[in-house]
Amino acid sequence: MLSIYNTLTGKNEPFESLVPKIVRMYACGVTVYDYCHIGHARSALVFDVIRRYLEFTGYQVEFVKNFTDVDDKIIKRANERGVSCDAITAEFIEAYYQDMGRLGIRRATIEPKATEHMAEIIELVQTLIQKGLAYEVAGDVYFQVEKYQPYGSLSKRKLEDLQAGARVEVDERKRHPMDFALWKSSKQGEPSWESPWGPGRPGWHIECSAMSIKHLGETFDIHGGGMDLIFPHHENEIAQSCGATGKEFVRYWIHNGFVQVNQEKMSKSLGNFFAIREIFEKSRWPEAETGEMLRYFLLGTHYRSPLDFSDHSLLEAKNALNGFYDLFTRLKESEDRGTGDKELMPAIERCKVAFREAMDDDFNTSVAIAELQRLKSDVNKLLSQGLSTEARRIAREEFRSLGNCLGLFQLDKWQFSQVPVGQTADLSPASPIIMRQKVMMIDQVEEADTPQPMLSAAKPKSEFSDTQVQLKVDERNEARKQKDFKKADEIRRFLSSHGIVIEDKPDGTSRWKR
RNA sequence: GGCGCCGUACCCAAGUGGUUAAGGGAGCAGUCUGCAAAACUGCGAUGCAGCGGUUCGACCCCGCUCGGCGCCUCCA
Repeated sequence: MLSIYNTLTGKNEPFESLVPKIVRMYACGVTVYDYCHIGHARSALVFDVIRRYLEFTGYQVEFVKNFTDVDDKIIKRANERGVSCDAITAEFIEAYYQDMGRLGIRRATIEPKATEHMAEIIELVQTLIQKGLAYEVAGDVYFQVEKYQPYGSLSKRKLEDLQAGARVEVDERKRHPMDFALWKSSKQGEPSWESPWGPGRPGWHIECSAMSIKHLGETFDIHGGGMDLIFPHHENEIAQSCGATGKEFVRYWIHNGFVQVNQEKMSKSLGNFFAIREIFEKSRWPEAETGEMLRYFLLGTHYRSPLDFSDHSLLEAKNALNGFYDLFTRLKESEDRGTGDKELMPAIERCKVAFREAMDDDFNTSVAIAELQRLKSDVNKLLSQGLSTEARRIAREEFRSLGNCLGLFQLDKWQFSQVPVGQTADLSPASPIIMRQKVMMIDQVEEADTPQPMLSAAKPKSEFSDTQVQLKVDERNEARKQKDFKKADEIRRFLSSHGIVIEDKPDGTSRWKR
């Protein structure tokens, strides 16, 4: 039985969907005005995994993830560049798909945009005004927090406490300092839509209420996002939605922890973030492998805990994955004793049960991965006893199937280097995966940071083609056959210096990897 | 000022009021190997920031202290 930690109640609760066999979930997406960083990746990944696991356990999942495509930051960016807001949002939605695609994050069932839901938004605002929960001031509409009694229940805050800590100057036109905008009248040159209050655009929070209600209904199962959205975003969503419908809005609120750098939250304002694309571009490994390394790293920690991003953690993820893919490689090789066969299924069963138990416990991916490690170890032992072709196929399939919940183990071949065909090898120095401590987004001014190579321990990238390597390997095995071990070792050393590792098999042939 | 989180071995990281405190990475030793690599085996916290308290018993509950962080403003 799946249980989920609910931010609203602060407790683990058994999960029961509103409609049997169907889960309706909504995740707050991104404001599309810049490239995504790993923090965005974590959030997207957490909900991707939740969705995958729910499907794995037999639910049909209706998953909505929005794009915020009308916003101050978008307008600002468009003005800076002298282009339309549409051009900005189109560019960064495209970039979003590219970045998230490289991480193996599946698209949601529905990915609505705020600009395409103006009618629903306006209608919702009207309802709130009619119900006396919102008021208009000169073309702006505000939600009146004092009129919504449970306000603060998600973030566990009292209105008085919020006021006391308010760091922002108060708009005198508001009836209460914490009242927030549902509709903003537009200034010159800003995108605007006709409304009963004149031309304007929606406030940030209202779009999610409008879109989630439209696509998932007035009450749905799961809603989530990063922890920083708890207040004010989700608090306000609850006020708007429950205020308008009079019904329960969301049954389980899920919030993921932050990605940090050097123990600090990674954020735009601190300038200490890593853009997803920069990591891919600077990675010495191929895209698919890099994506899997990132996933493994991000899922190695429970989703509600903070986790520190560094080259070192990425390298650890890679080393851990090596173990799995080394096994998968051996599972593909022929060798047909079936001595260990009868013990395989019990081992797999044990793993399946433990894996589900872990995931059922508030999506404990960390433990789930540990269980896969245990199975890896079990299968390794059985393999040395001998597994039949069929048994090896079953074992590989099991890793693929359980791994699919986490988006891991789907690659056929795990390799560490791209192979530019026809290039000659030279001993170019290792290029670090991440060149700079800080990655500048396009709106950041370059700072004179000392470049800090972060992956110095990695091996140099190989520049041989597969065929070139195979020729060398064949040559070495010929030498071994002749007992010319001096030559054989020379070849091994040569390839090793180019990041290629040879593993001799008992039958006199060798496998190699980069 | 208000609300809240975290501190587990060299590193990452689970976890439970009471069997030997998961798992991974790195390291060391051994088996295997022509040599390696991989795999396998063994080694590694008598202790879970510190100090008190509750309890028959706490790393897990409570309090205090130290250290780190987050939200209260756009933020995944």
